[in-house]
Amino acid sequence: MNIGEAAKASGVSAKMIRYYESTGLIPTAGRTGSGYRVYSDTEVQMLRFIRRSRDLGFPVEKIEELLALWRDRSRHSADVKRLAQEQIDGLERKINEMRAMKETLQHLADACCGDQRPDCPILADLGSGPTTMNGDAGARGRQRRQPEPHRAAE
Amino acid sequence: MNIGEAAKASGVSAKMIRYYESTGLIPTAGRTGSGYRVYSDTEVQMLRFIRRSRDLGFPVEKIEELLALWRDRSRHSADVKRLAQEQIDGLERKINEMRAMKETLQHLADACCGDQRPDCPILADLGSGPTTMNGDAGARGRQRRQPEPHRAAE
DNA sequence: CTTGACCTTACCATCATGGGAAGGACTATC
DNA sequence: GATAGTCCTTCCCATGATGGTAAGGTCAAG
Repeated sequence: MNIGEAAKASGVSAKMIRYYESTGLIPTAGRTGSGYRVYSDTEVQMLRFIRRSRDLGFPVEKIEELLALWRDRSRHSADVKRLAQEQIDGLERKINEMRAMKETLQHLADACCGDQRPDCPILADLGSGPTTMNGDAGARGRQRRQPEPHRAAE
Repeated sequence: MNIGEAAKASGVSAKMIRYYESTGLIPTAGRTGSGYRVYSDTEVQMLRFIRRSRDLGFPVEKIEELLALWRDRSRHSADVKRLAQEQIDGLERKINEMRAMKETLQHLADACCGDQRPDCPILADLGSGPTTMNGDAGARGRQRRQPEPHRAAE
């Protein structure tokens, strides 16, 4: 099977198949006399595995681990489950971040009348301090650098 | 104010301030005789605007539009609201994608006993076809390609 | 004058993916 | 056998926003 056919069969683009090979995620494919890459069913199955893992959001780095477990017939399913759980947790974290953004924006947008007038709480918020904070604006003073005796946080 | 102070005051790293300048998101800063960039309160305020917009997930491209509206005293708040709504919708879309991934993974992980045995529904799922597809594998024969009577594109 | 903190530019890396160019390989058709 | 068309090959570039590093100039204080 040529790379194009393997791509169609696996859902991974030819470009990415070559890339995965170059990074060592998949072993170097066999070649015909003229240099064309050749793929077997087994290799296509591995590509499908990769594709599916990507669809679930796994970074290639993690897919490397998943593939290793996949091939390892004496694996512990606990290791697989751990990887999955980490991925779930990562997704959860990102979802929460985005939900927070969305909610903030939603509040702002709800408060914006959205007509021809220029007054806009969205811009007002963006233009104000971080998180509608204190009037600390006065602190960004004129002089260049205070001695700054100690600075724990940042 | 030096770039380092502007960075601290705005929450945007010096690196990013230079980057934003290079891409034209912000105007070229003034310079001292020796070439140091100088920032006024107004410019720091703009940087804070950018920072806050980034925190809400706006891509720099959209921030350009937001900044333009911010500066335009005859803007229509409807335009701002539209940008915000687009951002909300984009966030919503990504959240849904990730939620779908997470749920799929959660189902798989729930079905995985996670012990020392190798049997694992997670790997089983990843290793199977895309949503348990056809056994089309037989089609990848030796011949290169069917006539494929017509294909407009490309 | 030395030290150290700061600034400058310029380049490289990320992460996964696509685009394109230049050229070889293969198949079908004339 | 020549030609056309589609495939393959490698190599380079771009993305988006950010960080890192290196080599060198500047500034303030000791």
